[in-house]
Amino acid sequence: MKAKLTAHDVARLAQVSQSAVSRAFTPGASVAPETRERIHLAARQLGYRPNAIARSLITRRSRIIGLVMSYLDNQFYPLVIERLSQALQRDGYHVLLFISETAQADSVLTDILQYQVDGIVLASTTVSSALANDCTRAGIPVVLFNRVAQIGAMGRYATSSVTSQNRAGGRMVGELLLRTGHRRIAWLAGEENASTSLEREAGLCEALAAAGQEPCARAVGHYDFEQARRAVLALFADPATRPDALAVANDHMAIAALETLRGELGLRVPHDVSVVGFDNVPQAAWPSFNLTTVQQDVDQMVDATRALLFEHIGGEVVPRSVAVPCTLIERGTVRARQ
Amino acid sequence: MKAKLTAHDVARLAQVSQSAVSRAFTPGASVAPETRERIHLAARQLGYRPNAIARSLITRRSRIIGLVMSYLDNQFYPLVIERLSQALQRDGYHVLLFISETAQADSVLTDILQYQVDGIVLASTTVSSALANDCTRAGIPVVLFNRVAQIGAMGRYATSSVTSQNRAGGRMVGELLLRTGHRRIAWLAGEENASTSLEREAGLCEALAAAGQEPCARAVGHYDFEQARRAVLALFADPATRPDALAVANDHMAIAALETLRGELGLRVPHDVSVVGFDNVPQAAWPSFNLTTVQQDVDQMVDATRALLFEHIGGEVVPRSVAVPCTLIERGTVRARQ
DNA sequence: CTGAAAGCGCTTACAG
DNA sequence: CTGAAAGCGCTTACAG
Repeated sequence: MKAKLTAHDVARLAQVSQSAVSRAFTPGASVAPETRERIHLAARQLGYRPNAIARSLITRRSRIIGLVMSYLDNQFYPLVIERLSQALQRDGYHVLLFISETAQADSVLTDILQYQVDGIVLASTTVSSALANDCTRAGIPVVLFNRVAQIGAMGRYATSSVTSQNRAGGRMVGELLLRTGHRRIAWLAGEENASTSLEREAGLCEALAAAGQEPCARAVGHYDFEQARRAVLALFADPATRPDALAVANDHMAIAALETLRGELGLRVPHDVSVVGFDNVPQAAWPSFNLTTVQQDVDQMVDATRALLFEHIGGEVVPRSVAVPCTLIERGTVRARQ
Repeated sequence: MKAKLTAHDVARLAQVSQSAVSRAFTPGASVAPETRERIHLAARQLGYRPNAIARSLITRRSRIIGLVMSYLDNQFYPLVIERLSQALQRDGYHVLLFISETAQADSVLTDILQYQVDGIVLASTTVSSALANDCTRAGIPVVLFNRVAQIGAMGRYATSSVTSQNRAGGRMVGELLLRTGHRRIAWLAGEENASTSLEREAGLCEALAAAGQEPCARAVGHYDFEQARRAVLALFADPATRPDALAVANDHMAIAALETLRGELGLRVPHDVSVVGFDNVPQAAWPSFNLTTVQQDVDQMVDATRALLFEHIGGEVVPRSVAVPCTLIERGTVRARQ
């Protein structure tokens, strides 16, 4: 392994000062065009590239964004990683990825802060709001993705967030199910205290209430395939009280529900039960599922996230929450009015 | 945003030198236990955390690993991201994620090198081998994940890699299909020049050759759902020459094949055609697919990757390739001998 | 437009 | 065990 090249080496070859080399690699710095050319030539000859670490130290900007996620089973999150990291790359930023189980939230925080990231995106339903508060307190911009800040009793640090209009989405689901004549609508929740799940449920209930109804049953699937399966089994255990529609907090669990309903309970979807998901992950469109769902607009959510991030990096301190519209995607898992 | 805290601030409060503060945060450095205690106390009071950027600059170790991926549609890759980043976190490393379309491979390289990553994992079938060579030449350790170095004519830089025993896996598929009495076996390839796809195909052909057979047809799906669909349509266009088994380069395309065969061609799997995939992604186990496939052992692959990475970071320069055993997972998409 | 110089926040020989 | 000092590789006023 050869010794590391520095700006000095280039300066020597190009017969300029080290400062000039630095300027030649700083967009907008004042260098004579021909000097810059000569320096770039020398750099290319040597294979020199500025050291981003040293630059970060002095500019106090790392151009790194920390992205915290918990689990990637749900295909919605790989999608987010993909779009967000590509967008951020175009902006000249990079993403440092942290996959954290709930437990290690604190060590994750310490890590992130040590790396002097310019901002953090928290796209993990399970990471505590305390984590977000700590970062805000440490002066580093945080934006919550696909969840909303808990307005806790003690630490009243609000945090910026971007979500879909989950309540409106939930309402769409309720209205669709009502419109198609369903009378016994059950709700399969994600996590009991996840804002996303809660909001969607609230929207559903709102729509039902407007028609003088309410969900006939409710279970919790913890955003997990296997736990969703068991929740469905419980919900449909008694044929006498069987729901005629199941609204699910996300597609990942909706697909688990579909599999369980058809494969284990021998029910036909949508003939015997209708199922609606939320997210519109790629698999929802696969013919085997053909899942009616509410689409979250990932690109718009990513754009909003970047905007918020840059706003805060630029010095804005008051948090802002943006909720992106979502769209009902009608496919084949809801029966038509009979 | 408050001014950044430094070791000096802590030193002042704890009444020691800045060097002592540094030592208190360096495992194994020589500090009196009570001094260390006092310093940690002061640090906690102030909310001080060492600046990893400054540390990296002087130690010339960033403890960052660059992870380069291309697309995450295939659920195998989110799995890899998850396992690899968690393992690396436990090792005290962090991952800087680069999602690159084929085209931008060069800009990715420049970016990565500027960030002084300690190593790079290239888990992207589409990134050119030239990229890997450039890194190796720049003196930064690279390990290829799920692919193997092209031994090019010009730049003869070999690169370390970890893969499954793809050829053996391909052979398992061939033997299974032969054993169950299939006579017209078609191959659906991934990318024409992807080592992974090529090796699996070679294994399949080897098994068939041992029985005096060869694949009856072949098509390319480019690891893409839609292109796999079209390839299947072409492969099964003529009922007279219809294959009785389809071996597919990965599960992602195998599921596309299943959907197309059943949904569009009205064929029953495995009654009319058998299908075998490769990877054992989570969806392969879903009841709707119940896909017979070859499992790649992600955990073992991740462990091998770490081992190789640390070996090279530690100074080892001769590249090494490790191939992890894979396992046939028999489920429901291959008909039993009739 | 260009160079000399200070400094970003650490680690690490070197003395004591 | 501890402190003073040099230095990691840059950026950026400040003069000229």
